[in-house]
Amino acid sequence: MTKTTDFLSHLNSSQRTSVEHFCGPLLVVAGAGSGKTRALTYRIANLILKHRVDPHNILAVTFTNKAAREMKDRIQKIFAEQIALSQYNKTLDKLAPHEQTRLRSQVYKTYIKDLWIGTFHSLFSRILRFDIEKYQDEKGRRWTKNFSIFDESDAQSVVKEIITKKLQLDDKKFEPRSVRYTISNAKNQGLSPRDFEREQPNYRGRVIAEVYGYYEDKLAENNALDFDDLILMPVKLFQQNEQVLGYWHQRFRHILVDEYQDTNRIQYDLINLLTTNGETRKSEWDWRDRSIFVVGDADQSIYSFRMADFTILLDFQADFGDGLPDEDTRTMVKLEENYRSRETILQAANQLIENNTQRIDKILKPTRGEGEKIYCYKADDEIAEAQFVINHLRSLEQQHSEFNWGSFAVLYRTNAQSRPIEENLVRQGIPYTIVGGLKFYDRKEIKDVLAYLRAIVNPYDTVSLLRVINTPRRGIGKTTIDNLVNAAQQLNLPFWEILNDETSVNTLAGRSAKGVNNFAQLIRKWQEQVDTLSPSAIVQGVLDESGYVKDLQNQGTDESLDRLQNVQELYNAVLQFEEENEEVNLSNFLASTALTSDLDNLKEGQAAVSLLTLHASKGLEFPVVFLVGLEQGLLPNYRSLDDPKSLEEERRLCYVGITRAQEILYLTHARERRLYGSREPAIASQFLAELPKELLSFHLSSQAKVSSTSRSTHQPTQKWSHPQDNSANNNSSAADAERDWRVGDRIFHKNFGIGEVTHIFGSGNKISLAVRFANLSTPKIVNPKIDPLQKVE
DNA sequence: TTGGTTAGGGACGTT
DNA sequence: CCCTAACCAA
Repeated sequence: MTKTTDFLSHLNSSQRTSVEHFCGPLLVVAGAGSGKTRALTYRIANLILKHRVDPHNILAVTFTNKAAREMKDRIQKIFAEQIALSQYNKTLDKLAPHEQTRLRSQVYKTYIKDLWIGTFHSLFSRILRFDIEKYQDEKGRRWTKNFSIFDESDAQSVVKEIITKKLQLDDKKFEPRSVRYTISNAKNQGLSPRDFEREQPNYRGRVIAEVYGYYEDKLAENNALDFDDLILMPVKLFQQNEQVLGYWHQRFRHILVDEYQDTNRIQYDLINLLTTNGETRKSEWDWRDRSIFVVGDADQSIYSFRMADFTILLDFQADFGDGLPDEDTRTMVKLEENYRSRETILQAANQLIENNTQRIDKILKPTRGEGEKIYCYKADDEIAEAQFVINHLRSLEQQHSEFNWGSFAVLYRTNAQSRPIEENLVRQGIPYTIVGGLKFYDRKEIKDVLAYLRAIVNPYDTVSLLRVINTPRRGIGKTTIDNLVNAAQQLNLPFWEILNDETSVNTLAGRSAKGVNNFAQLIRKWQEQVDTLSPSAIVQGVLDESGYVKDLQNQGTDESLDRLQNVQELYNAVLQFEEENEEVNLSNFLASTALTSDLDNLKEGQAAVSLLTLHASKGLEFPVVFLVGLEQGLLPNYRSLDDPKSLEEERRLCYVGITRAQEILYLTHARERRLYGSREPAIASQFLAELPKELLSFHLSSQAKVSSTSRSTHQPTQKWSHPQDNSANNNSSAADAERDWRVGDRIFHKNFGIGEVTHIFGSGNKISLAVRFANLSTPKIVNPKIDPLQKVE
């Protein structure tokens, strides 16, 4: 590229200031709709084009994977435009289609591929794939790069098992969800189980501390990390190993963080370490060829339940800044011009958020003309509310050619509120996508298949092995599994090592031994294929050979058909993953499934009404927004009513919802709402009263002209080849009855040689022995009644 | 060991 | 009203 045309002319002056900032720290306070994504993407392009920064040296943190994808697309487009202009003297769209494609792929290879853009979780899990084997925790535990990522439900089952099985406590008194939440908070404050325990004045706290300790043990045993670890562990690794930190510090010279108001303390530590190389003396910082650039809006901070802390944003200048007085500061830029919403909508938003005390003074300045009033509607109940919404979006869709179904979004505080809306949309045959709620990767059948894959990649992942050992049914029952698990526990061996040993299985599993051995053999076979076959081929193999698909086919119910479709969709997801990614392997695919949210799949231009929570709506925009359920107890949520701080967060949430709307905004609430089946009276949200009356227009009825539309259904089909059965099993037996056995006895086994008894399980007829043989690395469990062995003196 | 039935508890938000 | 977990029958 020889010359760069002035692509910065697309920016307003504050955007331009932030984009042209080169080295050192900069905070961009970016109001809703003020073009912050534009600032971020142009900045990255500018760093590369003007300052000749190697893409390899840039790290950009986004809030969702979708935002990351979009950012890459937009940067790619900027480059393609530039090259088109400088090489062909034409704009990109004037080039022949194949030239455009060629140009785009060239841009991808030279610039985009090497950019690290993603969420905290995906970026740092990637770093851990490189360096986790250099890490050792305070108890000396280690992980391999094949670690599993436990999602929230995995984590909760681990917690539950510890509460009920290990500590024999009532899981009604210690609800796994709430205990896991407390543990997560502790981790996000960087507290170890011991740190946390010290802070606990009461019994409950000490129990949770104990659970926390066992929980960490369990993760380590499984070679697994939870979501919190993906951030926390890099911090500890960087603190522990200065070479590792030094490498990544050198590597990422230009760091950008979007949605900075929603970072938490640990994420801040991580950014701080990378930026400063762990140097605490500001005077030693060297900002030549280095920058930290964060974008955020304290008024849109809505993740405090996840320990996000917007004072981190407020402190940015103090943390990284140049210490100049505010007027002369070179470390903050405000973007206040709003390009998204009509003036009426912005006025309402501004007025609402003024009621908050904790904020940076900032106002959204309109650029798009006044627009319609904000429509308010009080419905009789949630059904009537849904009817109102659907009637109005229908008539809008019919009357305005510029709207299609994708122009509409229905936003709500809780996922449960989607139901009546959804039912109504289905009845009317209006296409819709629902974001969140029951996630694709949370479905039982998907988790089952993923558990196979996880177990293949990481056989220490006992949670996954146990999930699928008898799924589909292989006649392996609870007793058998208990036997195997107990043996592993007693011998302090990974479950897989017992499972993987035919002799031990034959001893412990009795009649089910054949099934267990077949299962282990399947896993082994797939493990061998991991390095040679593509992920999709492995998945295909798993689906066929595990019998999972066949089992679903045999059931032949509506539900199983549905599941079959989902499994097919998973297979498609692998194929898509293979197409879209550079480093294609099973492990990376699994990481992507664990870290991909529903939101990431929300496609624009897809002609469907979007249903989503206020939280999920952050960063999105829609021509028409329906914000429903504006009631005391719902928004603001009842749990925040007596706490001023959380009430302010609810107000921010409402603010986020309002500022999603470009043209038209509806606010609705119901007089009465169904909760658990019983009807409860509801009163209008206090936030409604905080909006200026002159901007509102009150609807009295839900009627809007309606005509009939067609219904849409979907019917993908799939075919699976038949699973093949492989069995290889034989049992030699020789009775050599001995009276009694003791730990420490030395024995001779015809196949394995000399060994020593380390454990005894059961007694009488059911006795079995764990034996450590001299020339085998792992102990075996043998049955003295069957196996060819004898005591030696 | 499996599959079906029932009772009881429950939903704020998400990587 | 819906889902899960626990229990019971075969």
